[in-house]
Amino acid sequence: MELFNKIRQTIEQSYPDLKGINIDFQPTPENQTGDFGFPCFVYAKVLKTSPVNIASKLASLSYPDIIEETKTAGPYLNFSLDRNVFATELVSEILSQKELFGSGGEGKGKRVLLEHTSINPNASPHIGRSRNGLIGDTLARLFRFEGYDVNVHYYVNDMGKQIGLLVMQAEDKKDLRFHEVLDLYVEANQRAKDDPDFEAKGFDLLMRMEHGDPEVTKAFGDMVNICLNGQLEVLGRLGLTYDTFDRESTFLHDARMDEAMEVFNKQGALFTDEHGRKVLDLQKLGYCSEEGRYIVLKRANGSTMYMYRDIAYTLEKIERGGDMNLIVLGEDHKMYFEQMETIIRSLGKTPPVAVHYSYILLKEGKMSTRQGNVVLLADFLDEAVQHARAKVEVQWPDMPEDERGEIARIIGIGAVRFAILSVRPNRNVIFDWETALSFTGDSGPYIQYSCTRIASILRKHGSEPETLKSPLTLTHDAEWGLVFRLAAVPQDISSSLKLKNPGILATTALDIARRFSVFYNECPVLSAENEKIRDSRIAICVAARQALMNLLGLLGINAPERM
RNA sequence: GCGCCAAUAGCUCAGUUGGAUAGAGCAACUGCCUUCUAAGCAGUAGGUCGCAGGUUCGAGUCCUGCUUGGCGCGCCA
Repeated sequence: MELFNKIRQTIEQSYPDLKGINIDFQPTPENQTGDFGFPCFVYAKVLKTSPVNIASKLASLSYPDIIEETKTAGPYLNFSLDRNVFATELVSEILSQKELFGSGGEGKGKRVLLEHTSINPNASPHIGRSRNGLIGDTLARLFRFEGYDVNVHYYVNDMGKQIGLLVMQAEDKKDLRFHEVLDLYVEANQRAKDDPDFEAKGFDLLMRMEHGDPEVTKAFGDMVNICLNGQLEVLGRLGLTYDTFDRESTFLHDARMDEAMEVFNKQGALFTDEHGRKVLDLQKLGYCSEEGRYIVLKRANGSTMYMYRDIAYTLEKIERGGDMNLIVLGEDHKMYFEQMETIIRSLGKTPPVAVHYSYILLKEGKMSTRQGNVVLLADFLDEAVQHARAKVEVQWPDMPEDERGEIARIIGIGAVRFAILSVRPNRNVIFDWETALSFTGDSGPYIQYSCTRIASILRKHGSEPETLKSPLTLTHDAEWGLVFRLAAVPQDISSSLKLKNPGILATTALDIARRFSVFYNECPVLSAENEKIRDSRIAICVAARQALMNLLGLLGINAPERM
């Protein structure tokens, strides 16, 4: 904030020794006077005097006009703002910046390549798989919001053992449908476990695919298309979109890998083991840990392992260039990615930056496809939308069916996205139906509801201001509580991007929605005591809605006009 | 066994570089709809921030050890 910089300048002019020391501005607690302040402990260290002494000295400096009063509370220095001036400046800023409010524009002219989701084409995705896509999608929205040119990549694992097994299991099926694949997948895995011949046949199929057998290639391709299209449809319902699809099979025979294998060889890192496999000793490439030291790149039959193709793909992504190369991966891929980093560095390149996230767990324990205790994303979405529909029907009995359906869809999707995104990526999400389908309290619908209430006020008012015609007049703490919170939004968005934590957006949006609710209950807008106060409140409503819409947009959540 | 991540109210989670009395929601209890949508608001109750040490003027936040949970550890992807 400009204001904070001005305060810093004022202090540094009188005390040059304090230059470059970061001040921790924070809102003052309820029992103290003032709007915000900071502790003087760090200054005390530099100036070698007590923080209480410094606070009182700094209090007597002359600050910008917008600061009405300074007051010390022991080692803390607090500032009181001219609330009307502050609110007028902030709200008019929001009204003019509109959908860009909150953006620092730091990414202008920069390119980002972001890979996310990239699930195996097999069955309908369960909710655990969606966390990758949701985090990735939100990061993509964040980067775009900050001005970056973002290209979202999806790596289609269109080959590998699991496709081979699926192809065999589906051999005598005609017109296979996507929803049937889950059962086939479970069956195929069970059969491979029980019958080594079946599994061996799978690897054989894989090898023929690698050697370009047209029949096998077609069978793989057909199966992958059924799965991929089915998965993308479900992911699309959640609002996930991709710019570029890269197919693993196109990295089978890659000139870059011939070069890479030569580099590994020269560094003495590549050897053939007693089974005839091509193995990479990562320790020779600078990998420190003993676990994960060896990695098989090629099977004895000459077919390649996943890592082999992924190295080629990663090199491809690096060659495409950009100022940032990101990938969202589950915590199960942490070691794998460390290995990848070592390999890419040994080839003289900079590896992508990985964003890891933890698993979604069920209250009863882990999800397991085999044991059948999975929550499919499609089911979760159906359930959430259904739940929302029931509420909309009660609320709007006379509304046309398709409009109600659309509102229910927006609310259901919003609830799902919010529930998963609001948890810090490095923590497990504990999923239970009751909490996930709760549309009260800390939830997506609660935020949407605030937007709806604002929309309703503005609808009844008949118009909404494009710009401020006159300065705001605040008469109530609830107005100020809301307005002052809006001022921190740009900082919150920037933190969310820097820490690659979408949860900060969720917390910010909730906080604003809560403050709006307080304001809504305590400050009548349309029936305010006079026109001046009414216009101020209208402006605050417009600004609050803008901030909420921008935050929801980053979270990939829409807000209906009514709900 | 080894490595990485986590542990905050009965439950689900915030707590962004260490700072003022640790915050929400759900569940429980009490109020508030002839007044802009009650998917809401106000209030009560609920905490040795896993345990034990340490660093610091100050620790939920940093360090060490332990406990519990998640994830991983060579022909799966």
